[in-house]
Amino acid sequence: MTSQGILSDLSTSGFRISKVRKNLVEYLSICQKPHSVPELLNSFKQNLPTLNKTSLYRELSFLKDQGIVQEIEFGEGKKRYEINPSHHHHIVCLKCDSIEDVAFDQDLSKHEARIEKELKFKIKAHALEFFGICQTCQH
Amino acid sequence: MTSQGILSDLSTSGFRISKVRKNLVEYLSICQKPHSVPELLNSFKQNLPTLNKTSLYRELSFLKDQGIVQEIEFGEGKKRYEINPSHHHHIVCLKCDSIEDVAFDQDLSKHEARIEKELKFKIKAHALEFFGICQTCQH
DNA sequence: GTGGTTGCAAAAGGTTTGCATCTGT
DNA sequence: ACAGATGCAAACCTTTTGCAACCAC
Repeated sequence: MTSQGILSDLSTSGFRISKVRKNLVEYLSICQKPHSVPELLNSFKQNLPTLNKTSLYRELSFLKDQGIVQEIEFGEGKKRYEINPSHHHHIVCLKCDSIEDVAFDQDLSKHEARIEKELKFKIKAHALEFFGICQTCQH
Repeated sequence: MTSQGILSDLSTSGFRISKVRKNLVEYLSICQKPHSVPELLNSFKQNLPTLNKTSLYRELSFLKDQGIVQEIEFGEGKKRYEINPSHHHHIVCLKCDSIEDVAFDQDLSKHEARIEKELKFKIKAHALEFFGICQTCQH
């Protein structure tokens, strides 16, 4: 879904399209990688100079409740936010903390079905992360 | 490897077997689930009443550097520590944050080989987490 | 106009650092 | 005896909360 689609859906549902909300949805839609709040604050320095971390946390929490963004962590001691995948397949460099998406075509849904049955869990999402050393950091 | 094995290996390598180190390795070996520092502090209240969080963080960092424990996060805003798996397969309840191990017999190593080749990454570990609602929280 | 949104200050957790004291070998 | 381990206080970083001012509808 495009950022315009997300925003008009929110509007239809009766939610306001505030400046922060609009900018955040558009930014996250373009940069598909997961971003931390400190990173986002820095990225918005030009467009929204007065933007406060509190507003960012609250807006991200709102978008998460709406199912628009998802939270993910990579062992850095802070959360990252990303638009709307129901699953995550990432690879993280243990040295420089850079993150890339991983193509992982294999379907995990049959495993989800088995696990739901075995553990009586209702599964909503999954995350698969690989950890290693990226090409740059190998030298 | 048993906690005794781990400790004698450390001793052979010239590292001291301090009271905190010994207790921590033994405790983590018995309780296989990943524990947070606040949890560990609480668990050691009886055995090590003067144990400080700083010592715990430093000891966990040491054990991590030695490849004896691994760090993992579940989106709670804090890290968890666990003895020595080269991979993690967990399921997390989104409501009560309870964590269970997941049997996932499928071998991911062939995928690791492919990803190493495609992305020029040297992969060291991986984590697969499922998120959902546990049996208790469904009621 | 009104209720949701924002910014600011402060607080709350988890984690790290500096430093003096203690302890395992 | 000495290097490493420990405890304490303070600092640091991310995240949350309270409250007054603001803005989208």
